[in-house]
Amino acid sequence: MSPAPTREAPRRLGRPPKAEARDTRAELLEAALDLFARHGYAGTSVRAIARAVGLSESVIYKHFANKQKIFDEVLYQAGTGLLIDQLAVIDPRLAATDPAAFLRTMGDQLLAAWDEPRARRLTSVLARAVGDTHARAIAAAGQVQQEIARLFAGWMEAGRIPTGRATPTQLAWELFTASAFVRLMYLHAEASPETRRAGHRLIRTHVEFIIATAFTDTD
Amino acid sequence: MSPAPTREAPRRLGRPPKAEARDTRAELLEAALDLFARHGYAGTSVRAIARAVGLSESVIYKHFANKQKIFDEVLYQAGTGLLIDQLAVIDPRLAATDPAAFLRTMGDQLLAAWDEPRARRLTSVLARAVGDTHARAIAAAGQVQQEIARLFAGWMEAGRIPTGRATPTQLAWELFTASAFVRLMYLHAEASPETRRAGHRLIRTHVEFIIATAFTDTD
DNA sequence: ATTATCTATAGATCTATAGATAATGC
DNA sequence: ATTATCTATAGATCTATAGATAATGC
Repeated sequence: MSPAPTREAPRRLGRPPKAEARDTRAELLEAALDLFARHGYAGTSVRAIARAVGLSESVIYKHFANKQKIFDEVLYQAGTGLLIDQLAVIDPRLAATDPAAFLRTMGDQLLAAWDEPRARRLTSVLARAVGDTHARAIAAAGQVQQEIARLFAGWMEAGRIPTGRATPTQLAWELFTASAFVRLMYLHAEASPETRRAGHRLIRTHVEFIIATAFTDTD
Repeated sequence: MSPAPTREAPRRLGRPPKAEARDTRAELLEAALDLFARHGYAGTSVRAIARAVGLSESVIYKHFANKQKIFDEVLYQAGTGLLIDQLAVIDPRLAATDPAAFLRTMGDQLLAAWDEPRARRLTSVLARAVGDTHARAIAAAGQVQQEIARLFAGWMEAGRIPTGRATPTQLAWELFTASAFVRLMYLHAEASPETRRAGHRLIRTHVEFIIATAFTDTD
């Protein structure tokens, strides 16, 4: 439940002995992620972050130049990676033998990844930062869509999908965009279990819709 | 550009004469909308709102019980209305005679409404409030989708759309969700003209995709 | 008398720094 | 000597209230 293992409150003076050493920097970042997700940048004080890991405020400035630098690092984690890796994990042979199954698996993998508590906190941070960050978020999304578009293009070349219906780019965009919206609205840090279940249902149904749309005339 | 007609800075003591009277409450709300959109709730101070309309801070508390009440009112404006009204404006005869044209017109109307500077500020406020507000936003979206689903259902009954492809509910969801995502990412308060143009293009293409998907086998 | 503004201010909180303290690693 | 923590504090800023001032509307 708690973002970082909350330490005991006041500690004695001086550098702590080795036996008590922890990765303070990482703990601060985890606590910051949790608080930024819940209260946004301005709503999270340096004080609150320090308190969450049971340290005094001043220690923050040993690890980060200032508050903004903490946020930058949290946001960096939220903005990139995560998704492309997810694509690489799925058995590529499936893409050749059974495109529909591949898409379903991809949807399930995304759901699983996005539904992790940590991923949901990142989602909240991203959502709150829309505006400041849209450029970065859109760029990251574009990469993912290109990957998916390549898949559709491959299936079209192999004659597994009719070419007339929609371009590979369009299909990839349709698949991705609705999923991303569900992520923002249903899979954020504070989403209730029912909300999250609703999100899962929506993404699964959406993937089926795209499959039906793209593959009609073929199967 | 400026959210409210910025008044001259320090004014003389006492109640202003009638000739100088303005709708201070409304001006405060407009300034608050602008600032909340750009900096979020915690990032916007009562002081900043008052300064934006050229009044002293204490006057705020004559018009609102506290800061939260200002935000509540701004959010209330952002959360409801706007969309359903938009649907009612389009010539209903078009829905019967030319469903595809109706959908295109609806898309254009939404774009026009969402692209207004004030609507874009509301979008930013909504986006930042995701989490706090998702329940309200999702409920409002559900209403709109029901309206659209009714349209698709009508067209199916009239034999203008094949029934096998997707349920009216699903089609409405697909049409709406991707549009809403574009709104959040491309049509917010700080979006550049190029970003907004990209958003327009995406929504138009998306509407065509839905039309092609839903109407295939008919035309 | 009521209303809409102002000035002044209390009290809380926030970011960041200075300087002390004690363990580590050379 | 360096590192990781602490206490104490400066200075800014924030929300909200108290009380003065002057116009309005009865």
